[in-house]
Amino acid sequence: VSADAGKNWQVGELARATGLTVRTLHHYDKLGLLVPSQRSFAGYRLYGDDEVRRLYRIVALRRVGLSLDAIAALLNGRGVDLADLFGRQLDAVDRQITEARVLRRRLTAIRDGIRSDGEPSIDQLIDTMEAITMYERYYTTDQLERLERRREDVGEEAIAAAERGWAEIFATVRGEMDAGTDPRDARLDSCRQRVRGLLAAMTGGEPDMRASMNEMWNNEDPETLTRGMVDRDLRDYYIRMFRAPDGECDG
Amino acid sequence: VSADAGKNWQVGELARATGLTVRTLHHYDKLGLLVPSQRSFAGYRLYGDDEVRRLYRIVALRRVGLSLDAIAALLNGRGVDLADLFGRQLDAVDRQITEARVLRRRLTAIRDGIRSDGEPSIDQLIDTMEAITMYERYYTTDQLERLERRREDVGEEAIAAAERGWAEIFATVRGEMDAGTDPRDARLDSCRQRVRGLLAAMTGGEPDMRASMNEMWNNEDPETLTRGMVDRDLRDYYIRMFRAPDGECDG
DNA sequence: TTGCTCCTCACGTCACGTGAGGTGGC
DNA sequence: TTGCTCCTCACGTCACGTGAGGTGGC
Repeated sequence: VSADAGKNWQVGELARATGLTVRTLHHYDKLGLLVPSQRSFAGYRLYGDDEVRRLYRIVALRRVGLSLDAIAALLNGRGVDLADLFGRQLDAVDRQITEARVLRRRLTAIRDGIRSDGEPSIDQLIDTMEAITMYERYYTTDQLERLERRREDVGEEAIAAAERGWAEIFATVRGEMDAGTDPRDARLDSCRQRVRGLLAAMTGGEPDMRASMNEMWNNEDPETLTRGMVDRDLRDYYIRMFRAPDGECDG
Repeated sequence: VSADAGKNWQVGELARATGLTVRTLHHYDKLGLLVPSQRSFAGYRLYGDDEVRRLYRIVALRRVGLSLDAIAALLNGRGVDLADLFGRQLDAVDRQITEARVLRRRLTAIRDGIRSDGEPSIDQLIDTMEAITMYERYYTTDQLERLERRREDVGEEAIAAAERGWAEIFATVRGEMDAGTDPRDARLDSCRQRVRGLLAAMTGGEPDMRASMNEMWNNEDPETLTRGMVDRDLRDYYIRMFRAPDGECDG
């Protein structure tokens, strides 16, 4: 480039040299962002060294996501506060990342939902999305990401095994409930043990996760939560299984 | 909502109920995505229960970033492969996140550059951006993120101290070079020690980082790298400081 | 008659991509 | 004359926002 000092560049040459398209250079010309200093007799754009340098700056500034407007303001020397400009740009990118991560989490949840259904349908998809919305009411974004990571670490097998575990537990509990067993009866001790184990595996023993999960479990319709496996009677019985005689709850 | 079964909704009502704008509903109507089943005598759009349900689905699917086109294809029951659709959507979001993180890293580097300059100017900004481009040639994205995190953990003070450290070292080395000292001389042992300490602090002792740094140091113009502090003579002398007599280099 | 809700255009956004139709030789 | 480079419109993108100007009573 410096060897060609003094040369005039045609659009095509300049486009090839910078990896831009001719159309892009036309666009910058029309915007007034990069106007060639000369035209040939036939009207061809001729760019001088100054414009080439300016173009390299434009390209550099584009690489941090600045708008052409902002770039023009910077290069035209209007008093732009650099710290302020880049600070706001950084904030904007941070917001983008946050938003994209929310989308990503929802999408992985859907993917997992599609996988676990035999024949995925739109109705099931909508159910999954409603479940996602519900989870987002009780868990923070951070907690949801931790849940997702845990699912990935644990693997599909273990998740399926855990679901079978819950099914077994609720079947047993329902049997005892129907038989009229007192929910605090020692016969349910082994169930309580298994529940504690599964919960620990799901929440990683983190108390804030436990709290969010309990909130959801207490407020939402259990049939929705468990795909019909647990009704309100069973849910209430289950809660009493973990309630100490003084009314405390440690489930 | 279910209490209002059978009701016809005007756009305004529906907009308020869903948090959308009237314009959005007009837009969906024009696209054919959500067409009200009736019009009043005066031409008012009247939405029935089916359309309301459809709208809730549209809103749900929008929440994972699907285009209105994709949503229409899904809801109109054209045979869309759900796993494929959401797989591609996930890939797209992943690419977005990756790209945004690259931008973010560049922006933090610029922010740090602006902070360390007394009066930031556009020229200094462009210098910083060129430095960023140079680093991106030698380090992987992952390495650059690790460098950035290290900078954050270490703090501005320590970075400034490290820079002063390098300045002192190079001043000393230049003195010995000018005095004709052999680069392997034991007088330079304390310098070598300090260099090893600073390098360990910068790279965290990770060998891949060391390799990338050496590549850059060996190939790029040292004056650019050190803002004029080190010229080629001094760089070569410095390299010989760490080269064993058999030609190996452990710097 | 006055509000209020609704209606249909239609331009603008952001940074170009993609032709169409034509001239001229940096 | 044939290519090749260049030129100037001008529409399209994506999901609406924002008026303008007007009618009608879900």
